[in-house]
Amino acid sequence: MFQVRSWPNVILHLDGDAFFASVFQATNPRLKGQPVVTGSERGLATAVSYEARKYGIHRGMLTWQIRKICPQCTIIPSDYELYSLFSQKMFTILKSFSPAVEEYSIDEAFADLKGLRQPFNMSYQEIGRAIKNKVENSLGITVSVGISVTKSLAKLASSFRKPSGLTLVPGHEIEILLGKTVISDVWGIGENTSAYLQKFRIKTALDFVRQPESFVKTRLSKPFFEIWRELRGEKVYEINDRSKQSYKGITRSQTFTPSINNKNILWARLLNHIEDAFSQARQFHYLVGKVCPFLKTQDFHYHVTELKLSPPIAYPYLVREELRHAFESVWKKGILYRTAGCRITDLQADETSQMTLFTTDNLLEKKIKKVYPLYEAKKIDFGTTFFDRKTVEDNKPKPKLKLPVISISHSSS
DNA sequence: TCTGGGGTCCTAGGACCC
DNA sequence: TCTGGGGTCCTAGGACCC
Repeated sequence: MFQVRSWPNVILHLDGDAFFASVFQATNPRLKGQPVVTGSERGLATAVSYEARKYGIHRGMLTWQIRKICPQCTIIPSDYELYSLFSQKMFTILKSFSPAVEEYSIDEAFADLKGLRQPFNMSYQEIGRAIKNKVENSLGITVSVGISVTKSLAKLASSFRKPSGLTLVPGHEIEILLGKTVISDVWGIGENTSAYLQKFRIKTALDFVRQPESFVKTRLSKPFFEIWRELRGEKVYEINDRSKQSYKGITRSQTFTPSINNKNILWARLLNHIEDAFSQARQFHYLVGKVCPFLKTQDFHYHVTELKLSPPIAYPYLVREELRHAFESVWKKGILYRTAGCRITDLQADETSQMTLFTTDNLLEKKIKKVYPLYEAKKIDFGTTFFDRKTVEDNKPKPKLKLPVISISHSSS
C-alpha cells in the first residue's frame, strides 16, 4: 500500500521508565525492587514504580486507595529539583552521541541519528544500545528506547517494549508496528478523536493509515493529517533542537480540598500565584503583557479575568489595585471554589535586565548533596548546571517607562 | 482516573477595515 | 446608509500532551 525505505530518516525516542519513582529508587537503594509511588503531597500518584503496578496501582490513583491495596508501598512527595538533575544528566548523555537533541519533557527526548553509523562505526541498533547502557549505568535508572523513521513512529517504538526496551522499526516494518497499536495509543490522538474514528471502524493505527488522504483531509483537522503522514513514514515533525528555553505563558494554580469561598484566603493564594508566575517570568527575563487570574468552581467551570498591560511589566505590584478589582469582579458570595490560579501570557523579552542566568546553581547542588548523601557514594556526576539556559534574544524596541495601561475583560466557561 | 499542575497548538467566529 | 467580497486581528474554547 505504501512503500518506505528502511532508513530515510533515523529518529530516536528516549523515555524514562516510571521516571519519578525510578529516580527515588536510584538515590535510595532501600527502595530498589520495592513498590514506590510519588505524589503524596497532592494525595494522588504522579508516578508508579513497576513493582507497584503489579498491585494494580496506576497514575492518578488516590493515596488512600493505594494504602488499602498495598500497605507496604512507599509513598513519597515529589521533588522536581531532583528529577531535573537526573533529567539534565540524561540529556547530556544523549547529546554526547548526537548534537540534534530535543528535550521534549522532563523524562523524554528525541534525537536525530541519521549519518551516525560511520563516525561511530556502529549500526543504529548498536548506537541505541550504547545510549541506553550509558544512561542506565551512570544514573541507575532504566529507560526505553525506540528508533524509527519519524518522531511519531519512534515514540510508538519506545513504548512497544517497556520497561528497559530497545525497539527498532525500519521503514519496511512500519505496518507490523501499526497493526499492533490501538488508535488511542497514537501520540496526538486522544479520547475524542479515537471515539470519532471508531465510528468509521478505525481501531488500530494500521486501519488509520490505510484510509485515503481524502478521508483524513475532509473528516479531520490539520494536526491529524500530519499524524497520518508521520505514521506512514513521512517526516513532518522536525527535531526541535533549540533547548527548551522559551515560554508562551506561565500558569500557577492550586486546588483546595475541600473547596472554599473565603474571600481573604482566595485572594491571598491568588496573589501568591501571581507573584510566583511573575517571578518565573523574571528568571527568564520576560516582561508580562497579560495577566489572567482565574477561579474554578466545583463543577469545573472557569471564571477568568484578563488584564492587558501596555507596556508590559516585570512586577505585579505595579497593578496590584487592578488585580484586586479583577478578583472582586469574579468572586461571588456563597459559591465554593476548588481552584485559584493565574496564567500570564503575551511574554516579551526584557532587554534591560541583566543576564544572570549563566551562573552555576551551586546552592542547589549543595542542598541535594545534603538531602541525598548517596549521591556522593554513587559518584553520580552532576556536571551540568540546573539552570543552564540561555535568554531569548529579541530586537524589539525598548518600551518607554510609563505606567501600564490596563484593560479588564471577563469570561467564564 | 471522579479529576493535580503545567504546558502547546488549532479553529471558529466576531470585530473591524477597505 | 444599500450592500458584496475579502482581508487581518483577536479571543474563547477544544483537544491534546507529560
